[in-house]
Amino acid sequence: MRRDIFQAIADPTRRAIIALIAVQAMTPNAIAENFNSTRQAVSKHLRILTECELVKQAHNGREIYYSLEIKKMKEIDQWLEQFRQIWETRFNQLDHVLTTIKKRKK
Amino acid sequence: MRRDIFQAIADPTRRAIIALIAVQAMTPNAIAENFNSTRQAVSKHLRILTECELVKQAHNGREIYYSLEIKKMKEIDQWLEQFRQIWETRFNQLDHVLTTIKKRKK
DNA sequence: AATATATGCAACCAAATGGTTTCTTATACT
DNA sequence: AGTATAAGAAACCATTTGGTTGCATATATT
Repeated sequence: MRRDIFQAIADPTRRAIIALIAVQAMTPNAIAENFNSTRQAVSKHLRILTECELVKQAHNGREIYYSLEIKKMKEIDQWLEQFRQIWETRFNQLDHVLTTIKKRKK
Repeated sequence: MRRDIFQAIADPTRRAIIALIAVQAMTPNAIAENFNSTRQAVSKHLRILTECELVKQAHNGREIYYSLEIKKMKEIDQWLEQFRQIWETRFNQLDHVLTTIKKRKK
């Protein structure tokens, strides 16, 4: 049961849910209306998203509004940071590194 | 067999592989030395990464150097773009939206 | 009080995942 | 030519995943 953000966003339905509630908090029923699967399936996705804290709940009577925990989304952004350095500064230099290795071996 | 970037980066070992070859192109054997699992396991990860074009190969004799396809990594960055707008401009407004809904229902 | 609605939880199931072991192929070394 | 090494492919296996159906619980509505 590895429950981290990366595993959470791996599923396309979950990414769609995230995109939905990013705009505005929604109840499980309202979210489920946007998909072909059952409410329970969506509920399970919400549970996974909640477990990794990508989503927060707000109870209102018998309804539960789910909304995105934007802070957590930033963690993906932070992970990308290390590669951003590469694609901004080095660009095609990876090929150079490769060429260097090849020459050294010959 | 959904083979997209998000599913590819879901696995921690694959993220580690990505981080490794981002710095410099490496052969499967060299990569496998950094992990506890067998070379074949790493090889399977490389296949998945190759299938979703996150990684490219460079053959050199019997060796195959794997390196990161930085362009593909940008796709994750692009997906984050929609949320970046939210966390930069709106910030705590999601809670406001929620409150609004609550009030409207009461 | 009785019924309807919103939600979560548990049991179950087929398919996918991550790993292993074994085998084959191709290139390098002696 | 014969052996060693690099790597991929296939078969197999336990576990996880995403989904379903059915049931329980709590809050609204009448």
